[in-house]
Amino acid sequence: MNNDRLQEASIEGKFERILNAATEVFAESGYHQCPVSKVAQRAGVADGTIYLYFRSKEELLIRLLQERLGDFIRCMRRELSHCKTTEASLRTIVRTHFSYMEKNRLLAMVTRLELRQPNQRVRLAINGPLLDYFSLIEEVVQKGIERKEVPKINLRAARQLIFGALDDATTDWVMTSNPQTLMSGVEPMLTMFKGALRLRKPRGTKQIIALQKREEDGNADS
Amino acid sequence: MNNDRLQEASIEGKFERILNAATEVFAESGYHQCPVSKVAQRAGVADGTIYLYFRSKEELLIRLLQERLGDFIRCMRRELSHCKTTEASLRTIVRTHFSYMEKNRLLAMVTRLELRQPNQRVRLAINGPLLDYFSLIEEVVQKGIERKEVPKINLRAARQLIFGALDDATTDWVMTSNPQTLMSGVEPMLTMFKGALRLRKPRGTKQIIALQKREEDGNADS
Amino acid sequence: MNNDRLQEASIEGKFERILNAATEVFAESGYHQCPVSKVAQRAGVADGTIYLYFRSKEELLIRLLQERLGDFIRCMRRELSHCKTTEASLRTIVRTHFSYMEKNRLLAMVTRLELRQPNQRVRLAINGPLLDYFSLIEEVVQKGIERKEVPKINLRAARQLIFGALDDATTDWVMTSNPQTLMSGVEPMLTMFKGALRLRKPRGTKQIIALQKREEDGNADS
Amino acid sequence: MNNDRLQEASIEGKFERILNAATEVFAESGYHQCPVSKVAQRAGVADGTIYLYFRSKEELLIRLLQERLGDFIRCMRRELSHCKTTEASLRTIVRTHFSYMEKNRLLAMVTRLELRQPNQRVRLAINGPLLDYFSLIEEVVQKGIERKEVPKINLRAARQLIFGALDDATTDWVMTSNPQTLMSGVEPMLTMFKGALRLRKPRGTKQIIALQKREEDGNADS
DNA sequence: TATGAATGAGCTTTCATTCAT
DNA sequence: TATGAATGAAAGCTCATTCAT
Repeated sequence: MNNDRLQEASIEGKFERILNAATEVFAESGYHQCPVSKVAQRAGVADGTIYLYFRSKEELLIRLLQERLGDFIRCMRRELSHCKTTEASLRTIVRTHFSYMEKNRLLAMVTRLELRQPNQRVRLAINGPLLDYFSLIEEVVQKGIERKEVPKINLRAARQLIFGALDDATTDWVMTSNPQTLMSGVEPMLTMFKGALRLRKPRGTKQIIALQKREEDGNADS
Repeated sequence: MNNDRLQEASIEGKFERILNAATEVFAESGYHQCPVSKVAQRAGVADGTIYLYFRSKEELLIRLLQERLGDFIRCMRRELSHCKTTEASLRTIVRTHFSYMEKNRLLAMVTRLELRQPNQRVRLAINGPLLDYFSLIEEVVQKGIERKEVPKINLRAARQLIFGALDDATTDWVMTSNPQTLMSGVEPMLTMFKGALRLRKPRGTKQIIALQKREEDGNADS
Repeated sequence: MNNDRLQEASIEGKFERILNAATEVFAESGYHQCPVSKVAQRAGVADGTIYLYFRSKEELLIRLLQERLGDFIRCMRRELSHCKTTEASLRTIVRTHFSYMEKNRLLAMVTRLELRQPNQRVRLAINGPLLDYFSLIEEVVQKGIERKEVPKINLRAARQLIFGALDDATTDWVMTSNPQTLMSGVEPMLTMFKGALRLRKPRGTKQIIALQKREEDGNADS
Repeated sequence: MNNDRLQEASIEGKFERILNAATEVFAESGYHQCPVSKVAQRAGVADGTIYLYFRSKEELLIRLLQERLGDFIRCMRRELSHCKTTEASLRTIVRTHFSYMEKNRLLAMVTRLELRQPNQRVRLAINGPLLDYFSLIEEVVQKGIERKEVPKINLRAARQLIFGALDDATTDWVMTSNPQTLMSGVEPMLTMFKGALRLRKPRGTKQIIALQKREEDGNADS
């Protein structure tokens, strides 16, 4: 009867409470090391209660990842919808990825661990949101190619580079418990992405060429 | 009682045999899903025998990762020692990473899963080889900067980009069971790396052009 | 929330509804395999409601058996009260046993399973009706002996034979899901019972022959 | 560590020890009421050891019934093979059934409880031995008919009568904890069986014809 | 009365590890 | 060294029962 926690958390529904508790304890010690009873304790509910909301421990993990990743992808898509240029889109991807993970450190930890689940069912269940994210990235590159801002390149390789880099940067940040500096990596990462994609400014006026020049100068030494 | 395996494998020491068996079965279903008895069976030894060579299941995982990653890093270092230019080094990193993983698909699968171990002890133990690899990458970039082939950029971000991209490409390849095409991704990836690092040819015109040419020939069939 | 069932059944009291539901689900999968919640669902009531009518799951089983067996024995006693001769009584026992079980297949299934409860309390509780039935059978035999229709034999053994045979025939019928043929076994069984008891016609010639004829007519369509 | 029991029992193999322990505790409180740990304790082994010999608790029950019933049926068949007449066969059935159950009171208790398992898998698994027993009984009756010792009667009904009566007598004996008197019921039961089957002596001497005549008079008008 | 979410004791089963041989 | 039967702690999960509404 953890009364403190009961009090503090009972405004949320049990479902959310269990999901949050699971995020915490899975982040701490990993899905496999963590008995259901620990999740229950953290959530301030009885062991059996978890099974009123989730069919099994595995389903708890799946729902956790689906809910959280789904939210992340929705957020990412919303932000991207405002972007007019490929550069803006890339910046949004990097910025949103980093800021979201920074705000949801526990989620970052869980995904880092559990996205690589060997378990078939878990992997299939996460594939949806993950492939959505991959599509989002590839679309940005594809549009860049259509707009002639980016030369024709291998979409999949580009996506691997972008996602891999963001993921590894997040992993680094999570592991080194460097608790405020993910966002500071936005510009360096963005600059490298632009270089990797050989991004050029969309055709148009001289203005833009000038602007482009300035930008390159500005980024060159960051 | 697997006599075939016993015969076929008994030239190697028990130690190696167990390590190989563990690589196989951990790759198939993951460290946690895999009972020690399955490793023993695959290795053609008794369950108890494993504990003559490894203190615990965890130590088996640690040694496995240390040995295999160590070998990989040694191999990478050896290859890199021949490279004169940053481009050659980058090409060597991509090519060696991909070819090594392609030749050691099981290792690729195990690392993919277990490099993200939440377990403190395991993580500490594999940090060594992993940081070695990171250093190797960062050195290449650092030298590029010193040689003015690469503008001054954030070393850590560059390393995250390179390692993250290679790792994610490998993950993709492992997951999609696309069994022969990792190496085909070398050039697209390399091109993007060069763009990301804004790699420019080393100063000195003819000499260097000649040198560069030679290197490219040398790497083409390695 | 099974509205159909709620409507259809709400004329009966909750008590009867729960008892009927329990008969159904216990018959399907047995008392132990069957959670209380399944009874509740079938009865169209909440889990908790069951505990307003029955102290425990065990008491539910006890009451179920007591009520149903009680009704069966009352029915049997009523039918027997009309019988003048031992043969008529035996025929009534076989016919009533089979026809009652045929009409209450679910009850037959439950008793088949749960009459053998190892649980002390349950057994004591159902002993009442069961012993009543045994007495009924033994009385018929005893009267036969008194009337000289039956030689002096061991009452208990006779009862075991009669009850055991009827019970096993019913079990057979229940198990083989042969849904209409229990009644067809009346005459063969009766013939054997008469042989086993060495039943002979009561003394008194004409009178009795007439009486006997009437009885047979009376039973023929019952 | 129950050393007494360990000592006393360790001559037998673990398999037999577990089977015996299971027979005891299942007899006491029934399969469902009885945790595996109780079987283990009684057998003087660890809980986990049971799973080295049996895949599951259910398989333990199945094997138990199969082994024990199988032995009983083999014993019955052996005894029957010496019988020349139907009467001898019937007497052997009754005597063997009673004496075997009397010597294996625990088995009698377990079968009484668990032969009526609602569980599909268990039932299917027991069906083999049980149907064997039924066949044995029906064969005896069939041969009696062929030898003209028994009039043409319904085989199945005869078998239900014989098995049902023996089973119920055994149940009675088990329940009333009347620990020495099962065998005393052999003759009364046999007499009834002979009557039920209208058994007549095999053709032969006058004596027998006379005897047979008397018997027929008794039964003739039933 | 009636509800059904919540409880938590208790179950079956797994498996890393030990140790007598 | 090598074995593998035995261990027993610990896990996931079920479900009879309670109680605030």
